[in-house]
Amino acid sequence: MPTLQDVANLANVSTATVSRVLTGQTVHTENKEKVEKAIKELNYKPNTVARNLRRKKSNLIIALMPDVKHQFYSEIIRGIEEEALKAGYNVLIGSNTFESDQELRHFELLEGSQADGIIVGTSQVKQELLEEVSKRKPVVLVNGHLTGSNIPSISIDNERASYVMTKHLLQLQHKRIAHVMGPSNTMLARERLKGYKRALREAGVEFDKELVYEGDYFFHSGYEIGKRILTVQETVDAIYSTSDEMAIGIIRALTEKQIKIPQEISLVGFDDITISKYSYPSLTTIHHPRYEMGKKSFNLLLKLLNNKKIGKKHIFLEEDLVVRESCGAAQST
Amino acid sequence: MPTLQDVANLANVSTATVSRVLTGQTVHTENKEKVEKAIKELNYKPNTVARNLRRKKSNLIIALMPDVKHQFYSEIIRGIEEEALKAGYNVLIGSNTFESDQELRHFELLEGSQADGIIVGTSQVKQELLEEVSKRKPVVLVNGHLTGSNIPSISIDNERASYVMTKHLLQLQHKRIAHVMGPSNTMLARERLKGYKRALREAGVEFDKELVYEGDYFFHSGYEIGKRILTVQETVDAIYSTSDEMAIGIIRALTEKQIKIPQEISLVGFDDITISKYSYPSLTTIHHPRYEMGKKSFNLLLKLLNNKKIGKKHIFLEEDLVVRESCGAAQST
DNA sequence: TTGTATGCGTTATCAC
DNA sequence: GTGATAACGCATACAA
Repeated sequence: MPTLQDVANLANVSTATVSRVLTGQTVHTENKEKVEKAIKELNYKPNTVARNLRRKKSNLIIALMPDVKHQFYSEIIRGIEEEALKAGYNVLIGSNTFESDQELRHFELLEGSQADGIIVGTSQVKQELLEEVSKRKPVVLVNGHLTGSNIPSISIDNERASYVMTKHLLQLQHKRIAHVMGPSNTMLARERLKGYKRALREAGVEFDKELVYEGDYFFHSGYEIGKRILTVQETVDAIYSTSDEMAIGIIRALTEKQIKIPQEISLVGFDDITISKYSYPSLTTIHHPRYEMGKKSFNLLLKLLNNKKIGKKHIFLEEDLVVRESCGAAQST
Repeated sequence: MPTLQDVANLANVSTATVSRVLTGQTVHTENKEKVEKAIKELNYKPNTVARNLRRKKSNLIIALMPDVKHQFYSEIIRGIEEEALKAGYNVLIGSNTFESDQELRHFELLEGSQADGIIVGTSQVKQELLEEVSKRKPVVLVNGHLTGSNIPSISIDNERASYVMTKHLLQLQHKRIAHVMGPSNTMLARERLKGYKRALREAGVEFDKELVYEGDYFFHSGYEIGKRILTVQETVDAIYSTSDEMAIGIIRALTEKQIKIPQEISLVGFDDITISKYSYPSLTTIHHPRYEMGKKSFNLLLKLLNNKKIGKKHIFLEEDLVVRESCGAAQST
C-alpha cells in the first residue's frame, strides 16, 4: 500500500502539501495537479486509521440494538444510517442478542476511540454502565428512557399511544379487551399496560387482570396466547396486542379455529410493520415512527458530538392510529 | 483519556512493559500487579486506533448487504456476526439501498485499512470493482457468484432448489404453474427460472411464458401479481413464488377474493422466513440456510484473512423443501 | 503557499 | 525480563 510519503516523493513535494491537497486546503494549482497525478498513478488511498489517530476522531458511531432481525429495529437503524451518511459518519451496528459480553465489546470500541459515540436501543444494558460511559463519550438512548438520568433519549409516549389504542376499542363499544403485553420486567411493556388501564378507568370499565397476557413480541408467543384466549373466547370482545408480530400469531391461532376477525372478535396491534398491511385481515395498529426515531436519535447524537447543548433531555415523538380491517364495532349482545 | 504512558509512569515501569501486560506476554508477577493496579486506578482503556495503526489490523470486517430490513439478509448477518465474535472480529454492516456512493464509502473503509475484509451480499456492486479490490483485500461473496471470477463465494444452488420446488408441484399433478420471479436482470432470478423450466421439460410440460410474472421479492409486488393472476385464474393450477414475502402478498390478494388456498389453487414460496409458518395457510417453501450461509461466509473470509488456501472457489449449501399447508394435490378436472 | 519537524498512542526491535 | 527507541501513516504548528 502506497503512503502519503510515496505520493510526496513521486510528486516532488512535501508530505504536508499532499496532506493539504487531500484535505482541500489551498495549494498552488500546479502542485495540486502534480499531487493528484501521483495519487492516481500509485492508486493511493489514505489510511484512515492513521488519520483517525491523528485527528482523534473516527467518524464512526455504534448503534447497539437488541435484535437486528426484528423489523422494528432495522427501521430505526435505517433512519440512523441515512442521517449518519449525510453527516459523514459510518454506523457500526451491534446486536446484543447473544452472550452479554458481546455488548461490552462494543463499549470497548467506544472507549478505545474506535467509535465516536453510541446510540443504544436496548433496555438490556445496565444503567450504571450507560451513565459511566456517558461521562466520557456521547450516548443517546432510543426507544426508551431512563428515569432520573441525564442521558438524552427519544421515544414515543408509550403510555399515551396505548391509551389512544385502548380508547379506540372502547369507543367501538368493546368492554372485555384482552391486553397482550411484552415482558413485564421492561418499562416499555409496563407503560403500555398503564395506558390501557387509564383508558379503561376513564371509560368506567373495570380492569380485569385475567385479561392480561404476557408475551415476548414475537410471532410464536402471539400464536400461543391466541390459543389460550380461544379457551375463554366468549368472555373477550377484543384483543389488543402490543406488537404486530404477536397480533399476526393471534390471527393464525384464531383463523385455525375458524374464528372470524373482526366479526367475532376484534384485534389490534402495535408497531405497524410492513406485513400488517398484507395480513388477512389487515391490522389496525399504532404506527410507530421508528424510521423518524432513528433519524432523530442520530441528530441528537450529532449535537453531542459537536458539543452543542441539547434542550430537552427526552424527546417524545407522535404516534399514529392506523385503522384497517382487523377491528370493528362490538356486536350488540 | 489516560494513555499507556500514564500507566507506565504510575506503575514505574516502561511503556513496553505495560504493553506486554496488555498483550499477555511474560512479565514478572510483581510488575504485572503494579501495572494492573495502575490501569484500574486510571481507568485506562487501550486506544485501539493507535493499536490498529501499529498492528496494521483492525479486527473489523464489513458485511455489505442490499437491505438490512429484509429478514433474509438479517439472518445472514446474524450468522456472520456470531462467527466473527468467536474469532474476535467486529462487523460493520453496510446497506447499499440508498445512493450508490454509500457503497463506495464502505470500500473506502476497507482500502483505508479501517477494515480487514469484506463480505458482499449484493449483486448491485460492479464486478470490476470487486475484482479490483479483491487483489488487495480479502473479499467473499455471499448468496451469489460471479462467473469467471476468482472471488470465493457461497450460495445455495438456486437452479437446483427451483427445480426441486417445481418438481414437487408437478408430482402433485399441477400442470399450469405460474412462476413469480425476481428482477429478471439478476442472475439469481434467472437461475430460479432455469430450474423451473428444467423441471417442466423433464415432466413433459410445455413452458408458457404467459405464466411468468416479474416481481421484486417484496410483499407489495406479490399482492399486485396475485391480483393479476386472479384475472386468469382458471388457467392456473398453482403459483410458485420465488420469495415468501411475495407469496404472502399473493395470499392476501387471493383471500380478498375468497379464493381458497390450496383447495382452489396451490401456492409455494421460497426462503422460509419466520412468518411463513404463521401465515394462513402456512407456506410450503424452500428453506434457505441463510444463517448457515452467513456463518460459512465468515469462515471463508477468515481463511483469507489468515492467508490460508481455499479449496473450492464456490461453495454450494443444501436447501430443504418444507411442506406446509399452502400446497396440495391438483384437483382432478 | 510551502516544507520541516513533531506527535497522535501503541507495538516491535533492539540491546542489556 | 526489561527499557529505550523507532516506527505505523497522517495532520498540523511553526518557520520560512
